[in-house]
Amino acid sequence: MPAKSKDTRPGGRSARVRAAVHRATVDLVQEVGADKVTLPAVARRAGVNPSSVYRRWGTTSALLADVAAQRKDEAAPELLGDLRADLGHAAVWTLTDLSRPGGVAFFRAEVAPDVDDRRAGLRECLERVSTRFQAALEAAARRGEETPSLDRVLDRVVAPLYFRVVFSLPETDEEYARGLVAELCDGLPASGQLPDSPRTTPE
Amino acid sequence: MPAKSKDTRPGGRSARVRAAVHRATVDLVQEVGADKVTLPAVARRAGVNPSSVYRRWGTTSALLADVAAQRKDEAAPELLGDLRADLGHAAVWTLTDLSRPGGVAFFRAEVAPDVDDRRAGLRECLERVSTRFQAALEAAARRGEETPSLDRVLDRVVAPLYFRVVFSLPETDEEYARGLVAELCDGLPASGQLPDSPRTTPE
DNA sequence: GATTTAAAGCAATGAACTTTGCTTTTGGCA
DNA sequence: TGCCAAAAGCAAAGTTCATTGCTTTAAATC
Repeated sequence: MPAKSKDTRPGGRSARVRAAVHRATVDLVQEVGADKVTLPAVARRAGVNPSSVYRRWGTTSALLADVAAQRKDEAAPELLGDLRADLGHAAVWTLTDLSRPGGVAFFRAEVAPDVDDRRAGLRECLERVSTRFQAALEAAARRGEETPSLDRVLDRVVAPLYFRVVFSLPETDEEYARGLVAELCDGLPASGQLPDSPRTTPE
Repeated sequence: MPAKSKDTRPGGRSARVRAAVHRATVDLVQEVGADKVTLPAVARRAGVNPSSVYRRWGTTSALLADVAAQRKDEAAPELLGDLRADLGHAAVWTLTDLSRPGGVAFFRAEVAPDVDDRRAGLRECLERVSTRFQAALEAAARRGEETPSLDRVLDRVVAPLYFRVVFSLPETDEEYARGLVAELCDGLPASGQLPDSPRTTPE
């Protein structure tokens, strides 16, 4: 709700151009990598005049951030009423989001747009990720269950996923994501056995 | 030891140029951000002819990776003979490395040099980080102690550090790094209390 | 010291990327 | 329907990046 990007004239051609540019951006990021995406290239691909792109977005970072930001308005997670299941769900969602072609690229784009927006981009991106987990935690808390802090979830679940995707570590899959959650939850009450802890060595 | 960058003519002017370019690179990364560093800019800053820079490094990614790679040949960690202390040492070192100006940028540069070298860059970078921890683990293993796997160290210590630095989460300091190690080690033998687990919420 | 030659400097060139003033289209609204 | 202004298109500059052939400097070796 805060900044609604006061777009006068949201319909018609304007919207078409916006959509075409967004699509072209996603495509190009997948094809050549976010580093090599340029505004003229996007414009060509979208069948739009470069100056239009420059006037609206200005820089590739801004464009990438815009595209990334829009993606967040997608599925709302339905909560199952079981903390472990809900966290697992969020973890898998996060992993999927990061793993898809260009996923990390968009993640990074949100993190590193122009210096001014950098802080804002960081926070927004983190919040996006956090939201899913926060919802699960709050629901559990409302049920009176003992829950880990969000911070703990970030350290124990999100950070490893992010790290493993960035470094393309093998076997970073759904099972692994759920395993991280399980391990976190098992450590909650008192102790608990470590469920067949992670495997894989870097090589 | 593997690739020693077969430099014929490592001394004199050549070395001076190399040093000047490296210094200029570090400076520029800090000042304008790694995204906006260009070879001509580096050359100007270094007082060197652009073509020299192009001929030697070719691309900014290569240059950044080279600068980053050189940084790794610094302190060798002396092992104290105590797993927790050694891992803590490595964790703090990692945190320091990431936290210094441009730290994350250089880290990324190693991870994402030009697409071809990507895989190689990934592995090398990961190995660089891993080495410190691996040494501590192996020393402990030789003493017959029970040790976590390297993989586990990556998930529980390195990943959170990396994540928190990238997102500029507050209170990501030495104490925190040591806390991660402590928590990992405490979970080792059987159970163990969680040492006043992590604090801080994203906001 | 003289020789060799790797690497730096120079300069011209081409190819993007950006920017900008102006014109044209067209969505929003009375 | 007709007005108005926002946004798109067009085109011409202006910048900056990147490449390359040639010349000059100065390490390294004998």
